[in-house]
Amino acid sequence: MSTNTADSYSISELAQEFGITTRTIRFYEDKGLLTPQRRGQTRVYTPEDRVRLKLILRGKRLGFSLDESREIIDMYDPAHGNVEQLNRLLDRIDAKRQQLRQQQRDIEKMLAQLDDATARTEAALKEHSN
Amino acid sequence: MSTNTADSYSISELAQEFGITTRTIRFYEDKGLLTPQRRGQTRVYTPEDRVRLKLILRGKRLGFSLDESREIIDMYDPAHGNVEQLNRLLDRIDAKRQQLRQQQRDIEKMLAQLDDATARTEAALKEHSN
DNA sequence: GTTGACGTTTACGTTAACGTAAACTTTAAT
DNA sequence: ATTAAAGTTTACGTTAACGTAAACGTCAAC
Repeated sequence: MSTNTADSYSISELAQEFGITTRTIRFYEDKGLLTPQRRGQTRVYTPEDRVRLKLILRGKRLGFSLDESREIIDMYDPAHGNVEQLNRLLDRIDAKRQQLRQQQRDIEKMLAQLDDATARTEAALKEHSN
Repeated sequence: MSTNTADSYSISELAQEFGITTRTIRFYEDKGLLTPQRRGQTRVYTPEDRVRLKLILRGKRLGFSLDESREIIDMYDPAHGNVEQLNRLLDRIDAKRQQLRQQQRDIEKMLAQLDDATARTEAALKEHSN
């Protein structure tokens, strides 16, 4: 467990903090989403690893696949060389933006729908008090 | 195909309109999300069926499972009898609202991240013009 | 020195959401 | 009549994202 110096985490610390299993974290590593260091055989996670994990889980809440989350995370680091690649990156970023905007609209509509459902249900409840 | 009187649709009409396969539509029926009528052996979809399909796909874009989408769709119809059930329904509706609000926050953060990514990428591009 | 908590690898199992294909029927058009 | 297009059922296949279990190592504590 080691004293949490706040610049390294064990796998179970992260698992507990985010409410997931260690299996899940190792799975993400298998898929290349995390690449922790090793102290001997044991995985050691940096704050950057933790941030990546956070981003993965955020993507998950939005219904993204691990591949999509990986793509988004990689977008933040334009270490990709030539001009053409950078332009394609800009396009992919824009595409994701469009997708998120669509999701925003979908959420708005669904929230309105829920308001409607609440109203109807409360109406049904008032019926019962008669 | 039949003349589209706008009050009934064939399975392939719906498939084409929403960019999915007929297999998918039949699968949703298998899962109890759609219950079209039959003209002989052939499925005939009403505008209400079409709306349900639309809601399913909206849920899908938000990362919902079919079970979740079914739940949300069913929320709109409080045909459920007693007071206790109605109160539980109100709770479930509220829970969904919370979830959608969380998604809104996630989207905001991710959009900010994308803006950041765009800025960085454009900066990297300007580097190339030197 | 053994127990228990935590870590590791390897591997098979499971569920959701369809894809794909076969084998057949019905309807529309040539 | 014979295609061609669209429909049907049945059933096996596939992928993603883990769950579950076995079998083992390590190390601090009693």
